[in-house]
Amino acid sequence: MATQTPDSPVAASAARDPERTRSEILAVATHEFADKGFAGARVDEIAAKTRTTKRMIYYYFGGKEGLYISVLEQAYTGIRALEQQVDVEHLDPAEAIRQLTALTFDHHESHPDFIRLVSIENIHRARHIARSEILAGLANPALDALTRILDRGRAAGRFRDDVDPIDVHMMISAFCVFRTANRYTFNAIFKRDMLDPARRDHYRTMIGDLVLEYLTASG
Amino acid sequence: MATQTPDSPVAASAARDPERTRSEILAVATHEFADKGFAGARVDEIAAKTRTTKRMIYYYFGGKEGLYISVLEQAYTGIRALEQQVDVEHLDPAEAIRQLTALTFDHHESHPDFIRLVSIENIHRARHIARSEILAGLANPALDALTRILDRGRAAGRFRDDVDPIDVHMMISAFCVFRTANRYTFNAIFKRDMLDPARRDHYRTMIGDLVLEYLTASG
DNA sequence: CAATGTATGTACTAGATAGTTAGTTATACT
DNA sequence: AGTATAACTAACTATCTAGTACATACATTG
Repeated sequence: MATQTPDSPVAASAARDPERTRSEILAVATHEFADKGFAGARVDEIAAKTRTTKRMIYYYFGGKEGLYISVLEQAYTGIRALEQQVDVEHLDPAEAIRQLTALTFDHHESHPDFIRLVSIENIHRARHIARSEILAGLANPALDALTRILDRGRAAGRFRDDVDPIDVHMMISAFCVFRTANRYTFNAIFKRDMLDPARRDHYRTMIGDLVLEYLTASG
Repeated sequence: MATQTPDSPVAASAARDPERTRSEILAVATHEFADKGFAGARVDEIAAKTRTTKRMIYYYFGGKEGLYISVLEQAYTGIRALEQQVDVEHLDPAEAIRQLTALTFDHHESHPDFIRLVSIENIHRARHIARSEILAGLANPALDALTRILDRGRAAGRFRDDVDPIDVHMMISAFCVFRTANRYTFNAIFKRDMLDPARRDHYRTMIGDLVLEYLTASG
């Protein structure tokens, strides 16, 4: 009785839910590609981990590469939506930099799959990102925020004036990405887990100090 | 006449040169793995690009994974040999930091294959490095040099004293690795090639400033 | 120079893998 | 109710790929 009421309005549930099918494939694929890379991931395995079949991957995404590109698109846009929430406009410039840095730090730490996808896409020389219309012109809200903060800091004579927003963003990213992306080889060689919770605050402060000392130096 | 003199002492040349066969396979494999990752690289293609056959890969390296591990071992030990050449002992500590930073910068820039192999190995969670006896206890000479420099700088009251050599090494690596490893996605999104020769000096100075400002700050 | 092990090449195979064919079932619309 | 279409399934296939069996040439050494 409780099985399949055809007219039940919400509980079309299990069968026939294109939205769910699509998003479930994407979610599983995100994890699989992040875990094993594009060549290492297996279409059959992705399908097996969903409640649908391989055919649906081809139905919705065209193929392995189409699926991978969709994964990248979703990951990047999801991240950007999160970054939109930066609200550091009315803070003291130095404090704003500190918060933006901490935000990037937290963000990268809590999205290892995204960091891994970025690494993987760099191995592919960003070939797929280039092919995606969505990702081609994807601005970075964190960069906009940063630009305004730097302008204010410079106007107030607090920051050095030979500073470029993209460069500052690069410094912050470099540190935060390295900590997550190179965790394993770094630990293998230096016997130090950069993601050890005991060292989290230390590194979180460190990257803030690093950037601020540079910005407030004479230049 | 010039073909195959069996007693010619050096020119056993083309045929029968195990040393050359082995090293040629390694060289080609290094490039292929760095280019396409472990799963993406093809044993047949590696073999085709050497003057020998696939059979020799299995003869000398046991299999694809054995070959990959050998590639990592060779790459890491080659790099370490280069790092040994750091001679910054008798310099002013600040100047020594600058030189060490520049050395890392130059090094990473001129060894993209190595950087790619490191990225790839991180995707594999350093599984293969862990399995290699050679790489397990591979110290980092750059780190030793750094430790002594920091000690001297601290003793002279020039560097902050809450500083840890591994952390400083991490800062330097983060920047230099990021610049090479994330070149493609960074360029795709920010339209800036971090390896543009026109910006090389700028970044080379920047990482030196960054580290030194941090080290000489109050702490 | 015989013999023994090292080095090398050719041809093959079993299994994996991306992608497809040919359909069936549910749902929305008229 | 009838029908068009979107969503879905199961089974199949061509090809690729890591790895191997087998045969053989070369070199070293007693």
